[in-house]
Amino acid sequence: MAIQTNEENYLSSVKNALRILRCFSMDEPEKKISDISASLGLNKSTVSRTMSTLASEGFVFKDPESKKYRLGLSILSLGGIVNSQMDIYRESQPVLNKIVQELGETAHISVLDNNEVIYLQKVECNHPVRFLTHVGRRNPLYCTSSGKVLLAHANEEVFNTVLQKGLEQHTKTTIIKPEKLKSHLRQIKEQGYSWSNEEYLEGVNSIASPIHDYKGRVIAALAIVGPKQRIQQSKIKGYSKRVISAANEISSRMGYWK
Amino acid sequence: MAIQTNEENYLSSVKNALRILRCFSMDEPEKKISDISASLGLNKSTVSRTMSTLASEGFVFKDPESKKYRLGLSILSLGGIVNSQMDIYRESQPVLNKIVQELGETAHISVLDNNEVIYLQKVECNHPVRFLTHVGRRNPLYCTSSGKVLLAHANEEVFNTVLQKGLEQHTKTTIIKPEKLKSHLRQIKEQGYSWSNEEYLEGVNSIASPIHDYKGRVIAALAIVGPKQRIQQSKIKGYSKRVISAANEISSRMGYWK
DNA sequence: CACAGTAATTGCTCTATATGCAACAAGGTG
DNA sequence: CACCTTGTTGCATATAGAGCAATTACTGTG
Repeated sequence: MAIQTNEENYLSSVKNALRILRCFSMDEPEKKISDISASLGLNKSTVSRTMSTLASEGFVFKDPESKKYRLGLSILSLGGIVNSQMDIYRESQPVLNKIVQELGETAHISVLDNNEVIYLQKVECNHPVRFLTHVGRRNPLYCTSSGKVLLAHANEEVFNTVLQKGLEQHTKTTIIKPEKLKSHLRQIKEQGYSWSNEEYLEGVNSIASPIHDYKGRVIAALAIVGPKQRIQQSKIKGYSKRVISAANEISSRMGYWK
Repeated sequence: MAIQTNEENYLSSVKNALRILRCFSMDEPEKKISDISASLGLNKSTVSRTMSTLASEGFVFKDPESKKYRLGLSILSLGGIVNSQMDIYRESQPVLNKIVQELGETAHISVLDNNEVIYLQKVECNHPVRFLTHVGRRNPLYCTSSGKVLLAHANEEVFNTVLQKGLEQHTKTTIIKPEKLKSHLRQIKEQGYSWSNEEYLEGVNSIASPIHDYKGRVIAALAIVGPKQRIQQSKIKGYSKRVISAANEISSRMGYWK
């Protein structure tokens, strides 16, 4: 039984379980039964029973210290499968390693999913400033370098959806005028790379370039991220060349003939 | 209703969903409804409806090409959260990068879970021979270098469980005699590293060393893996020193004072 | 181009089962 | 030691999930 019933013909208890899993986040990685119950509007006992089922399959576990639940290692296992299934993943690792070594900045690969960028893979540099992104993280399309590259090459529909959801002014430099964004994207498409000038997070710059598959479609983006002190305006030109060539290398490994 | 009913008071439809997710593997990353139905002994319609629920939350998706289901990006997102929650993950990345660069071999971090080794993190080398392990993969404890290190430092109970489940002869060199394994583990504990001499996979050698937390407990292992041609007996000594020092570095980052 | 043949989806029925409530147990805290 | 918060469990009920079978959607082949 349920009050939050059939929006579709989905299995409600399964849907509950999945919503429970998804309510864990980077900011709230551990939760109590009652937290979840409150935040999802589910009965405590429902959550309790769902959690024990999830725990029985290793999808969550109770941290013995904090006595709260955390996501379990079964998810990690599945995540590994997801990754290894993506061709880009396989092909990009050595290229990422190389560029990180050369430029000394963190690099990652991302794709477009559900009108957001999602980071598939990341190779960190050894600098202390890190952890701005993580594998699986989702960011907006219109104010990150990866996002803008992907958006620039996506179809009109995606662009419209993004506008519809609204452009939020994350920082002073975030582009929130649709016309301006449109022409900016056109430029990105022409020049073959994009850079984010603290458009999403203060003090964080990034440069991205598209990765093509064998059919020439843009399927992913390679980006480097770092503090604005290191990725300065004056260095954009040089860095972008390197980012483009790395992205091209992956593209050609993916069977793309320019 | 269900024939595969209440072994406990778990939610059966949720359990089904999780079993469905877990039936995807590295070897079988995409599946049809009927495959799953057959392999799990669930009714086709049950699987169908469960799958659409899973799809609605992004846990699976239908590959437009093959028309089969694959694990979805929601799982990747959750996987990222799992990782970032583990202190080891954070601390080990730069150390792994360094050792991979130096030795030119793939390195990874693993922990003990449910009487198996599970690989948390991996930095690949640029050699063509790769993909023997992947993040989230589970391997036996008694015949991998990481596994043996973890087993050597685990409590008696784990050891007994492993024996109970049986030691399988994966290769010619797999140690399957309990007494021999026991003394071998004791030696590993003394010398501070272990090496697997093709004990799990033909042609694959590895060297591992334990990582300690701030309380001195062994919580993980660092290992390098590679083909036997490169990780030869004669090099074990030198390599193991490097593996030990890298593992120690992570340990000290974790707050361990030797 | 139609016709097997396989696979997935959906309507329907019925009973098992997931849910909410409330009582209970288990810690934690003042 | 009593009080509060939090998680688990028994129970009754309504409901949602399972199975079956028919339908629809695809694939490939003669």
